[in-house]
Amino acid sequence: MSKKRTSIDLGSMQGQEAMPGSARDEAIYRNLYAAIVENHLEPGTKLPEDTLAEAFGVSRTSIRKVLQRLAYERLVDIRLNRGATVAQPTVKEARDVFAARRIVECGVIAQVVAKATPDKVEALRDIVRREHEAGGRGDRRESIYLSGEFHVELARVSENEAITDFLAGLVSRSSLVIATYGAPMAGSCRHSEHDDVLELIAAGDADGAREWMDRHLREIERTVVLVEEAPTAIDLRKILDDVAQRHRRER
Amino acid sequence: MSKKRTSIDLGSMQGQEAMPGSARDEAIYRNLYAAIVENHLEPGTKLPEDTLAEAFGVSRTSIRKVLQRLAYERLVDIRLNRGATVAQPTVKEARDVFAARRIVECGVIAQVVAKATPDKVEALRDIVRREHEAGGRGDRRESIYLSGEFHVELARVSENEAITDFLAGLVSRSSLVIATYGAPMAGSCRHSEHDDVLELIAAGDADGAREWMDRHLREIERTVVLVEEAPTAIDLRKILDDVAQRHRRER
DNA sequence: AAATATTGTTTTGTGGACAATTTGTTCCTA
DNA sequence: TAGGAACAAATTGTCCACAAAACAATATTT
Repeated sequence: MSKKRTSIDLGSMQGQEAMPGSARDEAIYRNLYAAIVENHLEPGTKLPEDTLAEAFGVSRTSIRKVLQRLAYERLVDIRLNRGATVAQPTVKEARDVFAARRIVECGVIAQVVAKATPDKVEALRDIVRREHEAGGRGDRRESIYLSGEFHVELARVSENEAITDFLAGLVSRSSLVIATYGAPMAGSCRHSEHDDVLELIAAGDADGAREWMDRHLREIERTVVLVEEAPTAIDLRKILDDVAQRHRRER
Repeated sequence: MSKKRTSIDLGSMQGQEAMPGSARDEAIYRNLYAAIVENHLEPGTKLPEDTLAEAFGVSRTSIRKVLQRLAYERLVDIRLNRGATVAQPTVKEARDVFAARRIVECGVIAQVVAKATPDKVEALRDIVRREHEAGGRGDRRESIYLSGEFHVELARVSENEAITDFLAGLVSRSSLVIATYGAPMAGSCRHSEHDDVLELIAAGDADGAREWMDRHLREIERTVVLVEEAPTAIDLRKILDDVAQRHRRER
C-alpha cells in the first residue's frame, strides 16, 4: 500500500500544477476556513504543519501563513512551540461575540434600510429561499451556512466594508461557538424568521428592523450558549473526577 | 565608514541577544505599528523586507510575519511580488472607518456605563489629564495618541474583547486617515471635550453619553475627512492635468 | 511501586538558498 | 530622437535544512 497520498484538489484550476502564487494560498485558506466553520474539524483538533503541507502539496511556509491568518481571525489557536489547533471559544468569548453582533448588526440596520434597493432585497430573499430548502431536506450544515450568509449579506447592503468584514469574522466565530457549545439542533432550528426582517426592511421600517434583529440575536444566543456552560478543560476535570469516584466505589 | 549599522534596540530586554522567540516578533510588530500609527512613516512608504530584516537584526522570515499581520489590520498594503507599503486609505475607506466607529462606540456605550466603576473612570480621567498636558505643550503626536487611547480604553470598560479589539483597529486606521487626509491641526485640536463624556458616564446617563459620542465622532470626521476629498491616485491625475494645462498655456 | 531522570522521537522556529517576478538601464532601430 | 527590445539589478516567493523545544517512552532511583 502506498503511504503517500495525492494532494488535495484545490478547486477550479486543476492544471497539473502551478497557480498564480497567492491564489494557491487563498485556496488553501478557503479550504481550511470552510472545514473549520462548517464543523468538519472539531474544536481542539490539532493542525500539524507537516500534515497540512503534505495534504495540500505545498511546503510548510505557505501553511504557516494560512494558519497565521486563521489565528488572527480567532478560528485557530497558535501557541508557541505547540502549533495550531482549531479554536475552542470560552463562554466569555462566546458571549462577547454575540454581544458584538448585537451592537454591529443593530447599529448597521439604519444604513441597510437606507441603501436597500429592490434587487438587493431580492438577492437576500434568494438566500432565505435556499435556507428554507436546506431546512426542508434536513441539511443542517447548509442551513447553518446560509443562515450566517444571510446576516453577512444583510450587512453588506450597507456598503460599509469595515463593518461587513468584522461581522463576517463574528459570524464565522459564531459557527465555532455552535460547534463547541451548541445543542445538536441549535443554530438552524426554527429556521429563521429571516423573512420577517426583509419585510420590515423593504417597508423602510428601520426601528422595527432593529428591534427584530435584537430579539433574533438574543434568541440565537439563548439557544446556543446557555445550553452548555462549561469549557472543555473543566469538562475533562469533571470526567476524571467521575471516573475516580466510580473507581473508589467499585473497590 | 561602516556600511553595516547596528540593529534597532527592541525595548526593555536588551541582553546581548535572544528574546523568548515570539516576544521578538511582538517587539518588532509594536515598533512598526507605532511608526505607522504615529505617522513617522508616511502613507505609501515602501517597506522592503531586506531593509527591515537588517534594521531589526532578524531574517526576512520574521519580518514577513509581522508585515502579514499589519496587512490584516489594513495598516500596510501587500501586493503580489511588489512587497509592502504603508497603507493609503481611500476616501471611502476613511468614511467606512468613521461610520464603523460611530456604530461601535455608540453601541457599546450602554455596557460601558453599566460597567463603569469609580477606578475605571479615574483611569480614564488620567488619560484625559495627560491629553491636556500634551496639548498644552503642543505635542501633537502624543496628543493624537492619547486621544485614540481614550476611545479604546473607554470601550475596554465594557469588558467585551471582540469589540475592544475591533475598535483598536479602527482607531489605528483613523490615525492613518488623519495622516493621509488630515489638516496639520486635525485630530487633536480643540483637544477633546473628553471630560464631558466622563461626567455623563459617571452620572450613569447612557443616552446622553451615546448622543455625545455620536456628535463627537461626526465632528472628528468632519475636521479630518472633509478637508481633502481626493485620494492620492486621483490627486496625481488632477495634478498632472493641472500641470499639463498650465504648460499648454505657458507655451 | 511511585516519582523523577534520561533518552529518543516528533513538531515547531529560524535562517539561508534558489527561483520567479518586477523594475530600471542600456542599447539598438526606425 | 522616440520607441522598443534585450539585458541587468533588485526584490519577493517558495522551499529546504538545521536548531530548538515539546512530547512520549523508558530507565533509574528512592
